[in-house]
Amino acid sequence: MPGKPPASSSTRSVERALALLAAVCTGGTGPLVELARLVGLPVSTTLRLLRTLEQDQFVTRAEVGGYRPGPRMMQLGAQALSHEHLVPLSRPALNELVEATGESAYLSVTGPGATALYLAMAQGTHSVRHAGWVGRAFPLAGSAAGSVLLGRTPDKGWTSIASGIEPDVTAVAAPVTGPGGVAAALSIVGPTYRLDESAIGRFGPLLTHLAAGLGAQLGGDQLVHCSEKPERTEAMPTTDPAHPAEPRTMPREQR
Amino acid sequence: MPGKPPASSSTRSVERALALLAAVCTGGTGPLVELARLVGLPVSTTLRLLRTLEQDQFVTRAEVGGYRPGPRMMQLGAQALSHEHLVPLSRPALNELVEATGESAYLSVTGPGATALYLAMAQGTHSVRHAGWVGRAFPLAGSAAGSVLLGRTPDKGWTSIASGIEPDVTAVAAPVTGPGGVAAALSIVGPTYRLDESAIGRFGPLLTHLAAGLGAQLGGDQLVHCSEKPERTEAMPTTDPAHPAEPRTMPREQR
DNA sequence: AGAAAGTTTTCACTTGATGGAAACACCTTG
DNA sequence: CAAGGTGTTTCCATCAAGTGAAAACTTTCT
Repeated sequence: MPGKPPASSSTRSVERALALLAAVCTGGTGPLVELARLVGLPVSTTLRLLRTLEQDQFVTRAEVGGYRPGPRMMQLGAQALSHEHLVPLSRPALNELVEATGESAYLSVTGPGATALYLAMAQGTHSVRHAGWVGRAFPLAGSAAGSVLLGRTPDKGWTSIASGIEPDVTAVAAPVTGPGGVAAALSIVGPTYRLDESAIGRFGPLLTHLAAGLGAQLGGDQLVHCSEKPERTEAMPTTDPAHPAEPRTMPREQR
Repeated sequence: MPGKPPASSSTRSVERALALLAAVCTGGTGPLVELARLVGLPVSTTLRLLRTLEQDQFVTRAEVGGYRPGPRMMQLGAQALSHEHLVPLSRPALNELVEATGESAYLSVTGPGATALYLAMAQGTHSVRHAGWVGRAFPLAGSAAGSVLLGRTPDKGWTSIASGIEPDVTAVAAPVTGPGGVAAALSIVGPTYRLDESAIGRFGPLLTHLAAGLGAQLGGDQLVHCSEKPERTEAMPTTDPAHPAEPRTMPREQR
């Protein structure tokens, strides 16, 4: 996480607009006055800023329900995520974790502020399972994934936290180590009554193994030389727009 | 697409910042002067605006490579996409299309301006296949998906365009009709030498059938009453943060 | 070492952003 | 139906926030 830029070299109106954008995208959808209250701005200022966001389609406004995220946000968000090529790479590991453990599996990276962020997930197979979602932020402190993202992984290669941030939930996590250090965390999360010491002891090494496999694909493990990038899966963004895949003998046109 | 807000009720500095954000997210990653040239702003202005974006982690700046999308963009983008619950719903249909046709399959919605946007996709199984990606925008005009999104679906329920926007590529599309009309387009795209009249004639009705199934799940077909929402798949955003899924007997805490 | 290119800072200037208040529109209740 | 409450939009005097040219600084390349 690079140092913060100096606070004085900022632009207030942009800050305010970004705060509004964040509010709309994180569930604060609704009428104008509600958003103004949420963000703490005068209504006329809020309207003007939301108008600007709407003009460029970062938000849209419906007669019923008010403001919500616009197509531009989806486009740019998807393209930003596509820069994180870890997402498709993690798909097989996430699926395997669910198959082996039955619990919900997550790929997390460091998020805004002191948070971590789910970038990809696979739902557990049990009726009673942990329900997170892609894009969700959670505290680095006190979470298993947060711990490994902060570089606090014990020598055994994985860590677990029982009833940490929330009661009755246990998480097991292992770091995905890239060339620059810990790039992401691979974790499973489930109810504590299922993820007891015995289960944790079994799943921990599996997590470490799969995380290491992911890290190896990032070029993180110099002892294992990857001769070629693996084939992209069909999950989330398949091609990095900044570095499109080979045209595969045909022009890159779409319908 | 609602009417544009009045141009005079906008905020220039916000517009500029959003243009920079879009430039960074759509591949315009690089050093400061390059972004300034790209967007057509003075360097010092560009620096200040990018500093603001960086402060709130919409972009990050590396010593090598310059600016790129930040974690905030990924979080909000993912959450904005999660509002589009069509994405997970479309997963089975996309997979079935690939299985039946071997071609790349896409779910598209209306995007910014006169564009459409890939919201989800499944890659074709052939070595020579169409290569699009989630988040990619393409013109409504001249594309099969664009046609059906614009409401121009023939009575047969599907449409196709051969060598339209690009040579040697053919697309077949059918509309996903929701309560408010055409909500999305389901399409397959592949090389014209494979998608000839015969193949198109076979795949068109399949597309219409699957698109109708999707539309029915949106409550679009009032003749088919859905008694319950289908189970969410494990693809992209599984839970709408604004309307989280039932806690499934456990607190919604994450690691 | 010098030139070129990228980055950051400075500050006089002005205009763009602001927000309170009024006007307008819609909904609910007695 | 009228009054009250709430949400939305417009207006405009004000000033401070945003600007951008230029200088200073740093890094890279030949």
